[in-house]
Amino acid sequence: MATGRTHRPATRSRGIPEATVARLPLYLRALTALSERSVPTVSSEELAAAAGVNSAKLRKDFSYLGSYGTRGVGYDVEYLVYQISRELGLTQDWPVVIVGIGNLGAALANYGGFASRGFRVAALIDADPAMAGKPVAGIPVQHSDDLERIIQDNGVSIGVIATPAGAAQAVCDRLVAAGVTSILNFAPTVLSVPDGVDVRKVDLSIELQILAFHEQRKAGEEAAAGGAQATAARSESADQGPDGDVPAVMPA
Amino acid sequence: MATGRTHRPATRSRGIPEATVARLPLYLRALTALSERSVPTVSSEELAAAAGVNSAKLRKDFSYLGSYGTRGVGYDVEYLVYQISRELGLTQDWPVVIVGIGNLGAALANYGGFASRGFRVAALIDADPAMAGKPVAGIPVQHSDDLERIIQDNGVSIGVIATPAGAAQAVCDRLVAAGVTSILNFAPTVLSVPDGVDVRKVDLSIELQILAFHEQRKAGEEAAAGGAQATAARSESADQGPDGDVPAVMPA
DNA sequence: GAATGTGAAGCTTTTCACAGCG
DNA sequence: CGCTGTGAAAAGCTTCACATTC
Repeated sequence: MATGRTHRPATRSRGIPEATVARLPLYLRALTALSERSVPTVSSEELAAAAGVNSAKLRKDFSYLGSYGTRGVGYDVEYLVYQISRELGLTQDWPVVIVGIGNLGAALANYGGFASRGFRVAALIDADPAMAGKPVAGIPVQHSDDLERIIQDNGVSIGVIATPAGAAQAVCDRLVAAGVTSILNFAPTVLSVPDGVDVRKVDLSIELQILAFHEQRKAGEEAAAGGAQATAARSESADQGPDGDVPAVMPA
Repeated sequence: MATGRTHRPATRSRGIPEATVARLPLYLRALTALSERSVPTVSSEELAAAAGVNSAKLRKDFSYLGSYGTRGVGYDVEYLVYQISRELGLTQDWPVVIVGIGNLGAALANYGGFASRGFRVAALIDADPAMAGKPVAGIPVQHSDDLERIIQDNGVSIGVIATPAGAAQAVCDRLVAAGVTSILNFAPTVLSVPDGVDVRKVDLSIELQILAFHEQRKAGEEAAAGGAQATAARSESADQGPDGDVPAVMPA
């Protein structure tokens, strides 16, 4: 049974709609790529295409940040990179701990995109004493007995849970008690956290099930369409993960 | 430049709203747990708590599937498990290929939740000849030269991309050309696909950036609240990251 | 009495379309 | 003249609250 159930006021955060926040990282990635190619400015149309959204949405999103574009010209790439980074809080350093160094935990530790954008793997933690001291991605794994101390010593406020489902809630409780206020959960479980703590989950099997749903529908339609030539007229479309709904957060 | 841009009619699928589809796997997981404990029936209130949503939403969601509950009593667990499984298309077998057997690909191959719910890892594919033949999670890795043949021989319609970002679009194109119509993308890139192909993305760094945004906001509020005792009255709240949009990760 | 199923209300998000600025 | 910024309309999702059914 769950404890502190977590509802969600669902409101926008500091004026920026949650849906917009969820897209800022996407824009940032596209802008970073342009920046690396030394492209000086970009139009909403071009940037939207690169990020996989439509241009009206992008302009509306940017309008929540301020008026950073120039009419008739577009947006200054470097300037936007900076503004979005700042808005997302990426101009500061975020020490992160990863708990559960199995296959997935190791993959995460090795993930390059981690270090690149303000995030730093401050520690790897596992419950298996045999893992202790073994380096993964160049970082020695520490035993979970020391979890609280590690969190405090490193001033960690973001924790990643990559343990088996059965251990996730207990790990979560300890992380929260030690001061972590944001959790990225890879374990297939619903976590209970007190108010003030954010949880986001990444769940492979849920994603697959959603794909299966649509896949099944396609098959059904084909059959209904009468066997042959059903394919030509089809215009299903797809976009990168529907997104849309969002996460949590907000103050009273 | 993107090619076949992918918009998305965004409409509900066969009468069931997208947001509801995204929650069905959550309900299914909670129901499966109840089923294993031989609980015969459950109320919307209880099930909602277990799934981390509110009960009105859950009832509305179920209403799209039909009237499967009994007033005054609740829902029959076994029956609901079956109905949701069927709706999601999990009563059939879905052969899946994983392309890119690095850290992450291996983690995915070993992921148990995979096999459990109708999904079967039909093949592991990697571009590195040195990997060929090596078993991962008991399945021998095959070279990507054979990708098309593997897809066709196994009747695969769902592909998982766990390659580095640079290789993702090319892999995606080959998968689609070979007949795959649903793709789960872990590479941090926007994929272009023709209409009729679904893409969902899972992106670690995007999730972290969203957490950082909220984390930063909390810090700002605390300061604004005047240093001390700001914590007590706070009622932040959080719920399990809503899924919805998503995005990418990658191996070395 | 208890709990579902659902119209209707309220929000949020997306899209449209165009005025306004460089 | 091109492209941003944004009111206003449309679509979608969530929550309310209660009639309905067992």
